[in-house]
This record gives sequence, structure tokens and C-alpha cells, in this order.
Amino acid sequence: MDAFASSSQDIAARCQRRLADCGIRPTAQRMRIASLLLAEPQHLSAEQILASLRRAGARVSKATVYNTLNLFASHGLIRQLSVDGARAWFDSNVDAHYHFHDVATGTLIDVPVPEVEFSRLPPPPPGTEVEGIDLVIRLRKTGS
Amino acid sequence: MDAFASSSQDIAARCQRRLADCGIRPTAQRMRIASLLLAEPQHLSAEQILASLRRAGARVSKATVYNTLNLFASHGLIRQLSVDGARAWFDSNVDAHYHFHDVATGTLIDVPVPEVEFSRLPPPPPGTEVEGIDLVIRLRKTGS
DNA sequence: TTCCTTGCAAAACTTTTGCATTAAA
DNA sequence: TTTAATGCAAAAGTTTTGCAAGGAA
Repeated sequence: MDAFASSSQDIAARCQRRLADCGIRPTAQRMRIASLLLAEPQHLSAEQILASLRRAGARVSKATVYNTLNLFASHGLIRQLSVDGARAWFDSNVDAHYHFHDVATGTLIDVPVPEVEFSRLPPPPPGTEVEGIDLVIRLRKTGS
Repeated sequence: MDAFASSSQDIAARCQRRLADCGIRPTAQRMRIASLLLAEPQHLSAEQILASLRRAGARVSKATVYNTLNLFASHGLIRQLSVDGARAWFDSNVDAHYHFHDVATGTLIDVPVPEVEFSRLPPPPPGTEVEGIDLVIRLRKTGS
């Protein structure tokens, strides 16, 4: 089942359901942020989200954007990425996957799990277990 | 050849040589930062380095620590890591390797390249080539 | 009402920068 | 002496927080 169904008019309805499933009250701001982010798999910064909503005429504050993103992330609706130290990226695709990172442009591209296979991985240290694997394949322009 | 030889008294001498090889003037502050960082493979934040040097009685400013770390990184003497969004970590091991990351404690542990084997990797998008692979294996305490 | 959410501004943090002073070659 | 590095303080950028006001149940 795909979290990003292709029908376009009822994104709001699906967002509302997903928030309800998490016990998150669907306020106007939260719905707008969810509708933007969960419309398709993408990577957005807090600032981009704020700018996009403001451009669309929404009344949202920076604090609410951050609060909401942290709230969503804590409920597993989105995932926070640390690819460069400069700022956080919020990934609306929470299925396991990896990333290409174009260092020059900053672009992030999803890499589906089946495209990477590990034939060998180290055992986690005693007393610990693997929570997840973050794989970033850094890209540069081909020097032809 | 190991960048971290085990003789202890001449760390300074080796640092001086490594700076000279990069054409970096070996000032007092740079030597202290290099001696601390390059003494062994480790992961330190700018703040940790500053605190450690001050504790040892060195006269160093925060600006110089940052300037120096950036300078070292740009010459490939150290590597800057982005594992959590909170701050940058500076890795004195510049040989290719991966990391374990204990999310609870923040601890980073090196994973040597031979302990990971990829049997499948996606081709880089057209016009790009792989610059490097950042692999972070996130760990949590075992829930026994 | 009662509790939760929002917005604003200020604060907190990390990192960078401008500029006068100091140290290195 | 000439050039580059340092320290300090201020600035810049991102994220968090305190608190009064607003909205939902």
C-alpha cells in the first residue's frame, strides 16, 4: 500500500486520517503542512515549508512549522535527515530507503532498498542492536 | 602506513610534518589542535576541542578553532561528519571507513571498510559519479 | 471552561566574519 | 618588514522556548 496515492483532490482526507491515526489534532496549520509534505515523496527544509505555505496565503508562524515537523517526526509521519550540517531536511517518505546526495546542488534523491544489497555487515557491539542504516551516496558532476 | 604511529613523545613532530606537507604554517594554536586531534583516531566537536585546549592551559579562541578545523578539513587532514543535525563532528581518521552511531549516547565508532561489503549499488544518475559513501549504522540499547 | 495550539519575540546554539592586534617568516 | 594568523565581539543562520492570545472540545 502506498502512502502517496495518486488521487489529488483528497490529499487532505488522507492527511486527516493519518493525523487521526496518530492521535494528532488536525488543526488548520498541521493540515496544510501535512498536505504539502505528504502529497508526494520529497525532501523539504523548515524554511522551504514556511515559504511555500506563506506564498500560498497560509497564516503560519515559523515556530508552528518547527513544532509541527518535530511532532510529525516523533510520530513517524516524516523522517528528519542530517546530510549536511547546515540544516535539517524532512523526508515525507518514511519507508526504509537510502539517498543520493548531489553535493554541488544539495539535491537529495531516494534510493529504494532493493537497489542496495549488503553482502557483509559488522555485528553491532554487545548490548546494542541495529536501529537503522543511513546510507548517503555522495555525487559530484562527472569530470568528462 | 599508519597516520597514527604509536610513539607518544613525537606526536608534535609528526603533526608538524603533516602540516608542512600541506603547506600550512605550523602556528602554536594549529599545532595544539593537530596534536590533540591527530594523536589517535577520534571524533571531536569544535566545542570539545576548545574546552580540552583551554583545560590544558592553551590560549586559543573559538574563532581559531573553527578556522583551523575548516582549514584542516579542506586539506584532507581531518573529515567533517554530519551524523546528527546538532553539531559537526571532526574525524581524525581520513581513511575510508564507516560508522556506528549510538543514538542514545551520541557515541561514534569507526567501522573499517572490509567489514562492509556491497553486493549491489545503484548506478549514479547520468552526468554524475560517486564521490563517496557515507554509511551510518544507528544503534540502540538492546531491549532484552 | 479547560486544555491544546498558535504566533511573536526573544533566547539558545553553532558557526562565520570584520577588524584591530599579534606572531611568523 | 611584510604577510598571515589570532582573538574578540558581533553577526548570521537554524532551531527552541516563554508567554499571551486564540481556538477546539
